[in-house]
Amino acid sequence: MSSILQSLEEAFQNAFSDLGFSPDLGAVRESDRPDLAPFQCNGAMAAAGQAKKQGEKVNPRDIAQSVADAVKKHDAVKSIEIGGPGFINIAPTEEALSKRARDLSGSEHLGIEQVEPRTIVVDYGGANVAKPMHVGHLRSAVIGEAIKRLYRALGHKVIGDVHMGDWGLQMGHLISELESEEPDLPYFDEDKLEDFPEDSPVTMDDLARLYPQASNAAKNDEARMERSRLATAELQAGRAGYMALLHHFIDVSVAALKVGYGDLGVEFDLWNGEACVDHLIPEMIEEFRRKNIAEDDDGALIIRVEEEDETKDVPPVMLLASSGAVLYHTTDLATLVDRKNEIDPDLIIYVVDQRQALHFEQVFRAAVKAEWYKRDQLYHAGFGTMNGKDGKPFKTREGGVLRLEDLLKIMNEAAADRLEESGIGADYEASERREIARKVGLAALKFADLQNQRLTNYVFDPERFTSFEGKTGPYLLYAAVRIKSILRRAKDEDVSPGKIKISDPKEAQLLLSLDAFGRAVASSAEKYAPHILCDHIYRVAQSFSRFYSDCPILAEDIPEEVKASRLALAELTLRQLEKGLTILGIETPERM
RNA sequence: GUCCCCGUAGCUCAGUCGGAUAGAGCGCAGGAUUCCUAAUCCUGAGGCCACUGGUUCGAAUCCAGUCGGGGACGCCA
Repeated sequence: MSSILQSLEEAFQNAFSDLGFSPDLGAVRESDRPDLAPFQCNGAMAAAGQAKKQGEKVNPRDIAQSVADAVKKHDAVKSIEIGGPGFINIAPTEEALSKRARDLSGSEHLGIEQVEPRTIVVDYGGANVAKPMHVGHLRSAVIGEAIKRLYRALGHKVIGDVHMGDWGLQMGHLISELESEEPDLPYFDEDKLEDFPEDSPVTMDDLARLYPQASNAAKNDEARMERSRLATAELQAGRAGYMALLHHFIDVSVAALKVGYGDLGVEFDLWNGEACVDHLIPEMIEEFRRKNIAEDDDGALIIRVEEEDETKDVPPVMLLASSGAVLYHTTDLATLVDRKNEIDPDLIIYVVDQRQALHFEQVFRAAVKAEWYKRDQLYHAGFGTMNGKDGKPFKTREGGVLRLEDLLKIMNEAAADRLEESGIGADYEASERREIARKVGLAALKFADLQNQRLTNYVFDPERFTSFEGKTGPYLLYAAVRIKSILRRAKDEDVSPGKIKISDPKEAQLLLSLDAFGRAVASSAEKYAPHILCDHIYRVAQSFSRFYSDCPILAEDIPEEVKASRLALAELTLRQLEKGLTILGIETPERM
């Protein structure tokens, strides 16, 4: 089942090919001039350019005319006209639109073309043990979740891994700080090797307090820093009490993180962290040495990854610090080994802050050098920071970071207020109102984040985030909810969806929007760019709203077959909207 | 110093493997509700696409340079 655009494109490619040109020139796209026709093909100008290079002088309009003549008889073509220097404008027939609508209606995937499945790991979330989630964690979670679902929608096997930061100096900070406060805990007895208490000596709140306390103290106190370093080294050397503590820290943190990510509607298949791959490090280092990839340098063990003829400086990968400690590069590489062993993925996508681009470039090069992966199996999908109005990373008025749960609360309350204003939810149960407010608030938050191109830093403006009009998550939900309402009413009135027949221009416009779903999903995934799908869903919602105001469905004077057709079109729209929203990680309420 | 990202309407952002008249939302000015949810729809005003030069029939888009903003650059993660 191919889209209208695809079937037109096929005809154009054949036409160009038959004229002796490259079939690529037959690319059809949505028109820049929708006032002229919905689709256009610009290949004639390029073809004339090609011919000119070979010494032939041809008028692009003549080529366009030949192509148009060849394509004219295609049964999806209603009109075909040549404009300007050789643009070919194409309008499809109502029959083609109607048929496409019925095809989409009957298809499980709603136009998303299923592909040869690959195994893909999406590494996102990246929360740290012992640190509460804040707005800085939002983008990775929201974008990563969308990318994961995008690839699943295409038919791939996708594994989401939270990849927690739970290894390294931060653990040394926590251990030594806890020792300062409670030196008598059994974990600090060097001779004790087993039988540590099962219950954690600390809560999440304790951890959230201990970490900044230690980190600040160490900043200005070299001796304090040395204690953290020592604790880190001993932990990594496997000291029993410290390992037991580490597992408490991780358990306590994971429980809290599961709640936090759950509130965001983000789910991971793997809750692995850096500590999980620690045991692979000695052998990995041995392999690097054996392959003559790693070398000693100034007491540290490094891998040089700069390439010849490179203008930029790429510093080496640091495998071991001169203290012998394991670093960020090391655990990331060990994670790559682990994934190779356990999953053997075709592709790994890292959804991590763009500021870490160089880090990933280094790690990827080392992994390629070791011949574990090909370069195109590893991709860093970086993203820009969420800034305040001053252009600096967002801070609260007090200057601190905004906790994620507080942000969610703000969104929730704004949505609840809006619901109350509208007066619509007055007769709903309190629990349903709460649930609606939750979904609307979360939709606003996620859509506001996802609709930006990944790499741009964007301004987080609480006022704009909590306005629910225009190009926002709630606008999309509103369109979906209106359809649900119509469907409920149609059921009451015993009207059933029937055969779709496109006749009104607004119906045609809506169908043309729906036709583009498969393309939007594919290119969104290919470019790791959820904002492309956001744009598509928004256009569908917009087309539906126009259709809604122009084309009554259940009004008395509407003929039965038109009712049935429009109802089916509305239902199809709802299915696509909900599918798209689900991919973006947005839930739709029944009413709002 | 080297490298990366960004600069488009008053504001927030799309558009960048070259195509016709550069789009959207907010805001602003006006209009639509005897009719399926007005969190909606319609109309309008608003642009040296940072700047300079180049390539091209054609440049917001490609190339070179300049300016401005953000960021990264061996023992934190």
